[in-house]
Amino acid sequence: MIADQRPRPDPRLAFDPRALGLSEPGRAFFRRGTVLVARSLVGAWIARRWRGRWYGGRIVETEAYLGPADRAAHSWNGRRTPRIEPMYADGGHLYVFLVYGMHHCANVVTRREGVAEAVLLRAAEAPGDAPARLLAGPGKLCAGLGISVRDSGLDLVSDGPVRIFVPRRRSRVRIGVSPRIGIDYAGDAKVWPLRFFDIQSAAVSR
DNA sequence: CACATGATCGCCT
DNA sequence: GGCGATCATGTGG
Repeated sequence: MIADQRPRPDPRLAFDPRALGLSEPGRAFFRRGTVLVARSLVGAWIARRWRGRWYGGRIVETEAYLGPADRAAHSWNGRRTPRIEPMYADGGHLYVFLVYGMHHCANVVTRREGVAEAVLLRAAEAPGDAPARLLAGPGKLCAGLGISVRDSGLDLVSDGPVRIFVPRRRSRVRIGVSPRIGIDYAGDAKVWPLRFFDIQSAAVSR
């Protein structure tokens, strides 16, 4: 018997993608423009498979990070280090980093291999009877699902343990736009309108 | 409700 | 050696 190498997700996040009419987008979905992907991911689902079951939530808040010209992005000024390396992967990969020594942040990599842009997943709505704000915040989203830096670099498109699902029918989500959170150091980029959120959701940070 | 603070550590300078 | 794409808790108005 081999022990699980990764933490158990919060059991209240269990859900069934098929029952909800969700499907998986292909590589092309993630290779599109980063702002478009960020908007498209509002209303999509982030999910993790653990012991054959799916755990996750409906994404309600995202931020686009635009690469070398974006002072708020880790890839600003062409920076390329082992930690950041997954940002340079092909669209549809996962980039996870640690902030403040204790919280993890999950990002969906966009564009093509070599172009270091990504979408930060800031908040999701927990399914079913789970507390609405269980995944409200990037750190809480990762904690709830049990996602950590060990998952950085995973391919979201192939048959892996972390995946993205989208509604088959285009959802009618009213999307709000604002500057990004927590990047006061980013100069002119700090006011860029790159945060997208579901206006109706109670899980969006305020 | 609006701040202010502490926790905690890998990464880059 | 400084600091951050955060969060929970505490204080005071």
